[in-house]
Amino acid sequence: MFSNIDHKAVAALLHGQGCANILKTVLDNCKVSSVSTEPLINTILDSFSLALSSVNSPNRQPHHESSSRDMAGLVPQRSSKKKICGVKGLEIYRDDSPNPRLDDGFTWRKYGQKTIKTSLYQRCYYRCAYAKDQNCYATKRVQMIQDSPPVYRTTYLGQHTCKAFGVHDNTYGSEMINFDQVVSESVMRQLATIGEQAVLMEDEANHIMNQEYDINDYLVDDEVFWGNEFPLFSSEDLMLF
DNA sequence: CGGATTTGACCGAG
DNA sequence: CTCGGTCAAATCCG
Repeated sequence: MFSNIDHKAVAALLHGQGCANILKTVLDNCKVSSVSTEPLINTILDSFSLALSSVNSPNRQPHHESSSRDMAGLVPQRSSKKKICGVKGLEIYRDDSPNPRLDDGFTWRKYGQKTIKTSLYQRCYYRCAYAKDQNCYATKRVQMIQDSPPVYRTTYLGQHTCKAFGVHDNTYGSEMINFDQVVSESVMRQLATIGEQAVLMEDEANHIMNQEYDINDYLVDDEVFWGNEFPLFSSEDLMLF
């Protein structure tokens, strides 16, 4: 059996393999002109980086050794991401993480910060950087809920209507939230792994969605993956380090 | 200098 | 009135 680290490394490698297969399909279909392959390439590279990090440095967060890109979306930082509720078409997700997501696939702009009475720490308010350009009204709130060690709660609100996500492809830990699709988190996360095609071209997305079924053969089950990473916590618990 | 962040003021809900 | 969320001017930073 694999050790915890080996399991992660294998998962990362297999994930990279799956993305490489997608990339191959894209290239075979001559979609290069209309679909950016860069996210896929980056995902593949990140997967290898994660795998190497897992092997070389089992006690460290892999992204600390990432050579080039922000691996926040790739490293296993996920703790509990909950869909809290869905009201009037607005679905709210919460992510309690030891580190706030610096790169969750979207570009955010901070527009406020408040001290919350019920909390010792301030809450930061972010909205999509393309709020005006593309009438994207997605927002998120990040609040530290514990200082030492730091734990942040990120709450996503609203619906991303911009086409900005996927530029920084987020693989395992993807926080890509597609608010108006009723799909499982695992599907959404895998959808994020295939980059921006899913948003840019619906038909293409459907095509790749079908391919994802094949990718599932390669991907390690999400809960198993994260469960191994954080075996002590259920999905309902806060992630405390 | 332009874009991003900070921070006090303002507003609406309860 | 209190509190959370947003606005917008001031400030910071590359």
